[in-house]
Amino acid sequence: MVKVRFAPSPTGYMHIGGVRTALFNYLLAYKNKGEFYLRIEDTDQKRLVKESEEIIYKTLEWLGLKWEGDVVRQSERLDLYKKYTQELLDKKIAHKKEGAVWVKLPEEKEFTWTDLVGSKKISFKGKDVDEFVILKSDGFPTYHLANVIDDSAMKITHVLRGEEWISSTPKHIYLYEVLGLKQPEFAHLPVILGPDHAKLSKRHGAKSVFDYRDEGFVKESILNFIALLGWNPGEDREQMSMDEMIDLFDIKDINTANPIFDTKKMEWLNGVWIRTLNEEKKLKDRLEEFYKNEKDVLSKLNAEKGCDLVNAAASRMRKLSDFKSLIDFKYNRKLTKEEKENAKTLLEFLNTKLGNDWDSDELLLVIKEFSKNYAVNFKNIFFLLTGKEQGIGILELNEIFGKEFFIGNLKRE
RNA sequence: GGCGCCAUCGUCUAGUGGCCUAGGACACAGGGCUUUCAUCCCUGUAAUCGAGGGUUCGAAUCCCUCUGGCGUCACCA
Repeated sequence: MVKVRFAPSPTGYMHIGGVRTALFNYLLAYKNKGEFYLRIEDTDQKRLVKESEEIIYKTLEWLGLKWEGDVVRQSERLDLYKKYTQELLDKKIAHKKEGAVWVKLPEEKEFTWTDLVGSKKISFKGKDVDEFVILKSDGFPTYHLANVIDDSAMKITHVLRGEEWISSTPKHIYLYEVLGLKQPEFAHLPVILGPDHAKLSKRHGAKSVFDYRDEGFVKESILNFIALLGWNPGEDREQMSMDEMIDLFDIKDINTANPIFDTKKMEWLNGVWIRTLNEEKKLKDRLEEFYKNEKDVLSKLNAEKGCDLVNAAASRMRKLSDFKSLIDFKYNRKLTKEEKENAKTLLEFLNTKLGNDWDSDELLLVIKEFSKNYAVNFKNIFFLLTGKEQGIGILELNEIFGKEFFIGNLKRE
């Protein structure tokens, strides 16, 4: 059975790179009907950020990446690491130096594994790998030791992690060997680069997943886009739901080159997902969640015609945050003298041509007639009627707000 | 610098010796639909497949060299 884990260290927020690693682990697990675990690697007391463990949970939950069983926290397993350290000390594999415990790889030995990403052999000579610490002087293990012991204890079968770990892998292989532990398969994902072609990292201002959420990205498009970054399902496929990704996923299809994270395509994909969500009748809920602290938006959303408003806005949104301006009908500029004249004429025209109730089909015909007779183009008419330069269609607004909405706009100062 | 990974349109990518005078998507440009804006549809611009050598009847695809990019070289992960 395939068992994988996502093992972040709680040093701050979750960025795109971290989520990508989590997602691919998740996909590998679910594709193979295996299990996906979460382990918190909190062995560095200095870099530890209190809230970040909570952020990790919240992020994974928001994205729908469910993990199996209890979270493993390394800081609670110090005895285990000390036991293995003692074993290595006894075997003279490790030695003490300056208060820490170190390990040096045999110089002439080769450490080789077949990496699942790109199905290629990677090999390091012992002499090219620096001596490293396994137990720090504060009694905490380093990543190398804790990672190997825990992956073994948790019976992890596949280690999917960032490519930045490639040069540490010989250390891990050596530890598995001397400890007599079963070595998992390794798969190293190419690191994601920023638009500046440097590794996407917190230091370089990589945004947190929650930043994207707060900008109005839906989880479906974030997941979908990240998956496309370095993985191709083998057909000309862009939009994929989680279930479809699980179905199509194959670790062999992961790319070996470093992708550049460019949000332009993600914005497009977000728009595609917003429309899909609307078809599935889920968009309104997402908007309510997104605008939970904005009373004005919420009340319009929950008004009688709220659903129609969402429908009318859906095709005009790329982000959930676009909704607000779409339904905001405050005038952004005053009418000119000429426009005022036109508005007055248009109002009279509409009143004489249309009955008490404005039927949308008739309304369109009347507007066309007005446009022709008075040589006012539709763009201007739209502005006179809605107070905006662009946005939700006149006919849609008529269905939602009725004639009073237009009359009010035509009478404005 | 040592070691390692990588290299197809601006970006994400398809492509595993002939189907490739290189396909799709985003972006961009033009057009259609709609007399707003979008959505939707169509068309176009865009890679001499990093460079140079081989191998082969034939190479984006295999080999070598170079160049470039990235990663890593912490008692961080």
